[in-house]
Amino acid sequence: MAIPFEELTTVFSFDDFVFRIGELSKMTGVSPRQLRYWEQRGYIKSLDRTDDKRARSYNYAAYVSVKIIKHYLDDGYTLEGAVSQMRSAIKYLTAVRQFIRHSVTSVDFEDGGAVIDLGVFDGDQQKHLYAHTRGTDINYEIR
DNA sequence: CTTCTCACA
DNA sequence: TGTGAGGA
Repeated sequence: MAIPFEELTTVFSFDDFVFRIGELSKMTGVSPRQLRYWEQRGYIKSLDRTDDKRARSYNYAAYVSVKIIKHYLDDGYTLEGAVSQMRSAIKYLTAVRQFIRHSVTSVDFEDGGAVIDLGVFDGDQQKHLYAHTRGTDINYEIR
């Protein structure tokens, strides 16, 4: 029995997570001081602060941005260079995430491996492309 | 206890 | 970018 994926796709809604500056700092290894500075420079952004909320909060997107900037920073890039790399990396990640989100329509299991339905393959919409996965190995089949 | 803004021996 | 002050 294949499991339909569409209804469970909300598990990928990482954006529902909210972090405070201290948490984001520990998660990324970037100091709160830097996070505020980067925001001031427009490199990252925190969620809107309503009247009652004086403290900054961040969503998953912000976490990803910070994580990527930090990565390139550790790699020797200048802050500006790291930000530039982050911006382009975000474009790739967005495209990949978008693809994964809509390509997987259902998942089933056969002898220790997962069989993932990647949707309609031919023009007549009669055949589907299936990915058989076992750990790192992936084999495709048109059925 | 955490976060904020501002200033800088 | 770090650090300390003085509040919230």
